[in-house]
Amino acid sequence: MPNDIFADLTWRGLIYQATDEALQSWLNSQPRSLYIGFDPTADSLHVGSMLPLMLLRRFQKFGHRPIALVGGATGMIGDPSGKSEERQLLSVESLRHNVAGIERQMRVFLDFEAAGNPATLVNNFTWMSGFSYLEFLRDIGKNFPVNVMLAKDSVRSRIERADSGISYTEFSYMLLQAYDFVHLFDHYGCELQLGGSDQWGNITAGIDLGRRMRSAKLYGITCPLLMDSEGEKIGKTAKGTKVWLSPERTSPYLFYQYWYNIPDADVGTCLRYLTELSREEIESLDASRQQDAGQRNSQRRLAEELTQIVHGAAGLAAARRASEVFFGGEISGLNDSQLNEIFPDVPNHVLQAGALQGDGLGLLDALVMAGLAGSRGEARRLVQQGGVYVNNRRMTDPDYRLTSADLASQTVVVLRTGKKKYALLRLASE
RNA sequence: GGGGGGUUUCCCGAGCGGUCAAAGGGGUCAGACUGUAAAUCUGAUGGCUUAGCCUUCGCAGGUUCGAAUCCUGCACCCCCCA
Repeated sequence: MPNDIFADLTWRGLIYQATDEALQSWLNSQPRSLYIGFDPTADSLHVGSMLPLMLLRRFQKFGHRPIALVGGATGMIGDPSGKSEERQLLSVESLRHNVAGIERQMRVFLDFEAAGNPATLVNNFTWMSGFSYLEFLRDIGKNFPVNVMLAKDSVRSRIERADSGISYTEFSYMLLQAYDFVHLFDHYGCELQLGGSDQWGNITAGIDLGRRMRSAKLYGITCPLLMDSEGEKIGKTAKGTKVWLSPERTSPYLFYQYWYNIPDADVGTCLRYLTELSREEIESLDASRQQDAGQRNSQRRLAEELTQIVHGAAGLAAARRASEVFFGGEISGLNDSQLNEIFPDVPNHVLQAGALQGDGLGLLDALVMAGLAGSRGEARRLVQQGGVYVNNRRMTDPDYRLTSADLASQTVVVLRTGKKKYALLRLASE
């Protein structure tokens, strides 16, 4: 039923540059194979990779054949695009580890069993590693005029700067990526490459190479980079840590919260770029946001959609339950297993079995043990300033002693400082 | 090689021999407001058994009743002249 992928991408604002006027009709005339490359710089993808992943997913839903290329070979070299400095090379071993982790996550976004147009996953190490240096120079390098290479933004910006420069290795990067495209054309009939706007130079290099070596007509599209209204890349928390797709690195709760807290100015872009919501729904969210931004329907919808895709229904449910408790009232009437599920990634400290008996445990000491305060003095200040909560109930007495009456469940006391910094005290069983 | 300046609590930076745990700014933390926002405002920001005590001002000594402030030596940094 859906057929015009190009029109869909256009209204979402996902077309930044395209190599050919006729791309729209070319795409609509029959299913095509297309690819996007991913850098294996870590063993998990992060939020920054969601945009290209969703692009592949969109193409697949519109009946095309997506190919996800993991750069096991190119990752060894380092793409100079968008980088101001020479990159640190990754070891072969860590690359292999990273590629494996990334492959696993791709399966969440793409359907590799789809009848007719299954997604394909390739690793350019499988064909690149076989090349000899001489072969590569004769067959591939011969087709690259250095003056053209020097004119590419990614290279020029590095050469023109007196303080950076570029190594021969990184300079050669575009040859590898260009050859990937030709290889995929040969083996998978792939005629279209997509990428972020910083990939334009690499994509056109591949198109040129395809023409020279195979007389093929190849296509390229770039999409905008996912930036916030301040011009910063989206996908980092206030603390500057990346938001990852793997639940081990970023829990579903934190992932959900990240999107829930996207500023009004950016949420519309995120909905268009990252979700599969229909145009009607997104525009009605725009309207509701204009009317009453405080409702945050857009943010909620965004967080739900993305958490659902990345962490599944169970992950979304857990994130929502946790959010309700974290930002709700007093915590009571829960049992241990419920609390464990709600606070999976909250640090916890185990108390000795009898710690809450008799006189109990001083609140200040408890805060220090739990890691919520660096010293008793700091803990005291927090309490005096009204920033300490036990089971979400504010405590104002620095001399308060926790006893078994303060347990939120069988064995757990929930401590909190500030708005949302939690820690658990867990009573050891005998 | 010669001359001069510097090293302060997370960062920058002020600091008369006593009244300096050390101005001010930034950052951070907490509170109020709010939409789990932005902006704004308020408070806190070495440790402790917290109206008191203890340990900090490059390092090691010394002078003094008393030193971040004076003297000596050491380490590192910067500038000027060769």
